[in-house]
Amino acid sequence: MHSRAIQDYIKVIFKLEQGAAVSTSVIALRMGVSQASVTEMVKKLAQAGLVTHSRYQGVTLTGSGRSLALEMIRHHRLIELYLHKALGFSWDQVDAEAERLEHVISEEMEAAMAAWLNEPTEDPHGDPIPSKDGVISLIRFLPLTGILPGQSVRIRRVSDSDPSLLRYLGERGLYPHVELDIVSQEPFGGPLLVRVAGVEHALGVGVTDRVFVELVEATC
Amino acid sequence: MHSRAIQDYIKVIFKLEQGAAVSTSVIALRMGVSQASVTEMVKKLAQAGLVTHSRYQGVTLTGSGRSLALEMIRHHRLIELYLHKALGFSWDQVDAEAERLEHVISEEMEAAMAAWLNEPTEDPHGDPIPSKDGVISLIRFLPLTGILPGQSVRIRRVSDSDPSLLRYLGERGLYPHVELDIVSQEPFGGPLLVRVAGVEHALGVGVTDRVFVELVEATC
DNA sequence: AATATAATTTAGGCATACCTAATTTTTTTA
DNA sequence: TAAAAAAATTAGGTATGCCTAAATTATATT
Repeated sequence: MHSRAIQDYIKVIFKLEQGAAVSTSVIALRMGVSQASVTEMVKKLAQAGLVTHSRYQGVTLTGSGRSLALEMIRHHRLIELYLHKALGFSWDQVDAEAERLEHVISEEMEAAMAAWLNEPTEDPHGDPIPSKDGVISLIRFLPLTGILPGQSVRIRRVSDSDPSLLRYLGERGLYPHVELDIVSQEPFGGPLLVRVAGVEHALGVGVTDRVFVELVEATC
Repeated sequence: MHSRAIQDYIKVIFKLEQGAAVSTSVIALRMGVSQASVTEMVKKLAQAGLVTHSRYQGVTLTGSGRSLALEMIRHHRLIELYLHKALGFSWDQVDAEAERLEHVISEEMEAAMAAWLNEPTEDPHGDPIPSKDGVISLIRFLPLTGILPGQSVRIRRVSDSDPSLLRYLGERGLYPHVELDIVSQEPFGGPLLVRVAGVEHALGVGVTDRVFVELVEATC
């Protein structure tokens, strides 16, 4: 079994990898550790066959590295959804709890939660839950920033990195699968006016950059 | 926050402490580590104010050591019961899972599980669950070994240390709160014959030593 | 193309939690 | 009570995962 530190590194590398190799400095930034620590750990990851690495050239996950990452992400997102649905956690609380639990749950617990949740494919923030055999939806949704007035959209995903943003959105009913009408866009970096269930909200760019949507066909 | 190792040592010391101080060799045996490791760790525990220790004289928990032990035991037993009731784990599976989860759950998760379970006081094996403020039932039940034929008893607690024993008991419906009639005791270390729901079972001493009961008033 | 800057790696340390082997202290027994 | 046995501790080591400071390699600038 890989250590908790290894699991965390692999998860971070997976999330940073977009086709290209990931630099050690970016990993250091995301992990909150020194670059020297990353260099050292990357050697261990390469030794364990989880990444490929040549000096000064960045890191790429191998097949087994990718599998491990997807397993951890499946754990994390299943736990988030389970805590929300079964134990009444609010969606801004689930990430921190899942971060610790994901490293210790057994296959049996994973299976029991997945069964209780009816084999779900999406966590409370709209992020896809990989299947047991490592298949994950890679659909990219549009940032709410940039959607034009007059259009109708459906929220599909929300950044889960800031609990206070999640509380802000929750108080306004802005959850995945909720539909919005874009009313107007104030100029000079001003807010986006949206209407949800007849109520208007003025959303700053710090919000609209972190909310991802799909377009809805106009209902004539 | 105390390390996982510290939490494990404190829990073991709590369970070994019966009025008297606990020797480092007994701790070593139960933890599965060398005596030297225990001596070293005991110094750390004393430094942290969790135990008192004078060289060659064994270890005693302090007030805060006892509190920590009870908190971990509460976590462990709540998790066991939750896994059993909410996720359908069998009672021989819950201990191993709880052993890892007990170190990482938050106060919120503890509270949510306790609320879902309606503030329970007993885990699936009949062990008492300490309250949030550290109150624990210390009732001692009688080993089934030694109960005389003709008597009726109620199972109240079963040793949770051996999953195969738990499966054996489960297959025969021998759970806490189930009532038994003691039919006979075969001599020369022979089995104890008991009747449960009209069915007779012959239980060896390896079973009866690990099942604890209370006497039931004969229903005339 | 040479140099300045930035990224990466190496070197040397630290804390935790474990180990074995040797020593010290306590307890038991002859 | 003195020697033998058992228990506990100390001494010195290991692996993991982190650190800072120094050196190396790659990239950008003039």
